[in-house]
Amino acid sequence: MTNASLSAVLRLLRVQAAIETRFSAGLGSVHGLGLTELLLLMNLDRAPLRRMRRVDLAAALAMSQSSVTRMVLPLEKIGLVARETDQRDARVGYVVLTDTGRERVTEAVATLDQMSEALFVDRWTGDEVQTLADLLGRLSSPLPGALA
Amino acid sequence: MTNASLSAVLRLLRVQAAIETRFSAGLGSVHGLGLTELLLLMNLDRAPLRRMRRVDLAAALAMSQSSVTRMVLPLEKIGLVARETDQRDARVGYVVLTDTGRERVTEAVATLDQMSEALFVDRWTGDEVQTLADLLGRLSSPLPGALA
DNA sequence: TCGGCATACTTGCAAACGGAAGCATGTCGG
DNA sequence: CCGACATGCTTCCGTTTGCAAGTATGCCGA
Repeated sequence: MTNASLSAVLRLLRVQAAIETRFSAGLGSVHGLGLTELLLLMNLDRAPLRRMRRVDLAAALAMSQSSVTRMVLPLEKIGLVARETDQRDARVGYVVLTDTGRERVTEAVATLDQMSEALFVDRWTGDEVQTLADLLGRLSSPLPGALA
Repeated sequence: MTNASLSAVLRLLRVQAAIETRFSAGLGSVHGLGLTELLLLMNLDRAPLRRMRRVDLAAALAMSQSSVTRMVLPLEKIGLVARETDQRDARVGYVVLTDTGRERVTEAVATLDQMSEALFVDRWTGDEVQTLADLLGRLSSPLPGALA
């Protein structure tokens, strides 16, 4: 009643916590990927040349650079991403999605897709889901580096 | 275009990450409270007798019981909450909001309120914010234990 | 009544994270 | 040219978190 802004924020925080728990469990058991790892790979997949600098990845994921550095290590070891240097600037280290990585992303995104739709089955119309997506998009756009 | 559900989830995850970073910093510097700590105290504040069992707190916050146990310890040391036992069931340990705690919650919620509204200033109408709150509410209601 | 199961909480351990410091590299003004 | 600052990444350290095991207590059917 009093404050819709506060209410929206509180609900958003709560929904996210529940989604993260559920989705991480689902993705981990099926594809051996954490939710944040998948988000990272998804960002790479839609980037030009399927590669990104670590700084930009951090911004796109709204996380710290150090986390990106650490998260990439295991992904590199299992061959989903590779390291690439920039000829012009020796400071930057690109993270590139490998072909194997692309396959895994495609598979995992399918699962993510199904889990997402499962959240809205029953009691939701297509328009309502679309409205929610639009509103959240407007909320995220003023923030740095977005994904979808 | 293709899948509004997936898009909504992706955007929600991103918005939450940004909000958590920003709000935690704001709350921490002003009130010395983390965002999750404040959410815990807010739940207590609106509970009957301003007290809750740890299990219910965990469910309401969508986090594990062990996290609640540990998060309560510092809050107890600085006197914002107190420990209370149940006469009928020696297993349960209530977490009670103290008077000091109530004051801190009131102050911190005011800050949280301002930060929430700041997210929507410019480019948002009151109806749009309300719609977002409603949709998120429907998304969180099927999940266990909600707050606002 | 009592043995087994469920519930509430705590603790040990490992994983994930952010911030600050450190290092290498690039840029720019004098 | 070069000193000072900026940028990109990595590493160290402390914090937060979940899971699983452990403990204590309550419940219930044979």
